[in-house]
Amino acid sequence: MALTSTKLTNNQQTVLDLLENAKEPLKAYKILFDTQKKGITAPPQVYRALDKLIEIGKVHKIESKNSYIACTHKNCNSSTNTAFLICEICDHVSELKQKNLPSYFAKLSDQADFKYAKHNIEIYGTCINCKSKN
Amino acid sequence: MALTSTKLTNNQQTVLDLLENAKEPLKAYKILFDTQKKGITAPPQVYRALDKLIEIGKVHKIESKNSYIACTHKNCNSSTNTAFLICEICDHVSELKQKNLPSYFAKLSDQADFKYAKHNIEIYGTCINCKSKN
DNA sequence: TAAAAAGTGTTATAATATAACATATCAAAT
DNA sequence: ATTTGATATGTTATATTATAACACTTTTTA
Repeated sequence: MALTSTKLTNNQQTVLDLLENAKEPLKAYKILFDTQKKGITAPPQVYRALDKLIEIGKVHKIESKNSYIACTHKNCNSSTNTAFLICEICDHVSELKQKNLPSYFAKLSDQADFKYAKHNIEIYGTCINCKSKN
Repeated sequence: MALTSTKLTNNQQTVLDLLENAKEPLKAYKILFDTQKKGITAPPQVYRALDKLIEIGKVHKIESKNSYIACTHKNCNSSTNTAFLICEICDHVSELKQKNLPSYFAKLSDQADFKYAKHNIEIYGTCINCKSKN
């Protein structure tokens, strides 16, 4: 049950492979469509694989876009401490890895009488590629 | 077109009234059900009202819960700078108003070559009520 | 190697959200 | 005051996102 070194099943690996090769976050039904050749033929297969991958931190959900993205941090294994930079022009998403965010928010939460457990941050703006095109 | 002092229509006011009196964020179809007596009878009426209320900053969407909440800040009129404390036990949501969050994230974004525009932060944990019950 | 846990394939359906269109209301500028 | 353009409405239909339920299989572990 360790978070590390979980061996993936076929469906899980298929979905993860697809996400890791994607330039942008993918929607569940896009994943379904793109993995039919690999034997994934119905929504529950996709959602189950995603659930597991999210649980072990290999995939994150971009809540505001109902989309899924592979974690870019090797062995980060975190599903509880995410921060994304989402380009409003090209939809590219990168992950901000700022080690002290949890303690920052724990402190802010504390000031509001709230016991911090985890966070999800979605930042919108313009990525460097799209910036330079203007 | 000013963000301030926009006069609300009947449907918008009906939806806002409901949200302002709710203890927790409400889902769209809950809003639909609860406003039928007021003449709101189909989903588009709810979503249109929500869209407008969000646009003028009177309502926020809790993305990870597909739920909607009235803004607790008088005349804050912001739909671009939100931070929520979400209780994992009772689902209560409060809004964190930390004036310097935009500049904090603008700075972090900048370090990642990303031009910050706006953000949405969802922090999960335990509210003071649920904390004290344990 | 039996039992428990996790995953699979499948069908059906629930939950969330938008398209499209004809009509109505409102705001403001002539 | 009246046209005009923008915004909102009511309505039907449908698209999109996600889960329930169940019989079965595979993997893990004690």
